Amino acid sequence: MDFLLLAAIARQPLHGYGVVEAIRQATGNELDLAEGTVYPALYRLERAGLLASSWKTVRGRRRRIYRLTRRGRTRLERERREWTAFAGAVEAATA
Amino acid sequence: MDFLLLAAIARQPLHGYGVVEAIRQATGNELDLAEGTVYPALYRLERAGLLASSWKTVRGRRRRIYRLTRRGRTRLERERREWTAFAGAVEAATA
DNA sequence: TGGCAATACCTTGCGATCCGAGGTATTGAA
DNA sequence: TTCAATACCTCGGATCGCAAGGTATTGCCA
Repeated sequence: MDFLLLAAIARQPLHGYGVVEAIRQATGNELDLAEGTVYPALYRLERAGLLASSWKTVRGRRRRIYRLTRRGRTRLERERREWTAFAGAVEAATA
Repeated sequence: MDFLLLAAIARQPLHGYGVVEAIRQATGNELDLAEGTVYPALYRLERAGLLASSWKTVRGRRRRIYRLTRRGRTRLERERREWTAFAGAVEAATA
């Protein structure tokens, strides 16, 4: 989950709702995260210093835009390595 | 998790402790499941009709040997499809 | 022979987490 | 004017993986 959120925001700064849409589109509806999942996860990542946020108003709607911090970028690389290792292990164990 | 357990037991009937070892070996220590994870999961899968078990004593130690039921085999195929779709989606969303 | 590692089973409780369901507010189209 | 879409948020339930604890046996080694 953290991996997905960090990766989406790494491409470009995004707000919560935008993250949900970006991931849904990138995966052709395969991954459709609930808002009740994403918002708390974003707070968690910000509290952990991996994301930073700022408010912005676009067409009368307020958005909280998230961007990666330096630590967030480092963590993203780690998440990617861990995902690769994990996915490889699952393949090996289930082949 | 279910996917890993079903896949391990599909290769050959196994007991709980053996499942832990099989997966650890297959993944070069990458996946090292806790017993507190595996045993309850096996009960769950048996209760769901995906596994069947029988007792056996080997060198003075009793083992509960699990094997896949027909439904378990069907479920395994489904789990494999779902894993493939999921892994592909993660790749797409994080590339 | 005494003790410890390995084998093998099991249960309990904590923490994390994902989601569904509900709530608020705005814009824009039908 | 009403409804879908956009956009935020919170709460509670259910699940789940694990650490930690427990029991019992075998077999090795000091």
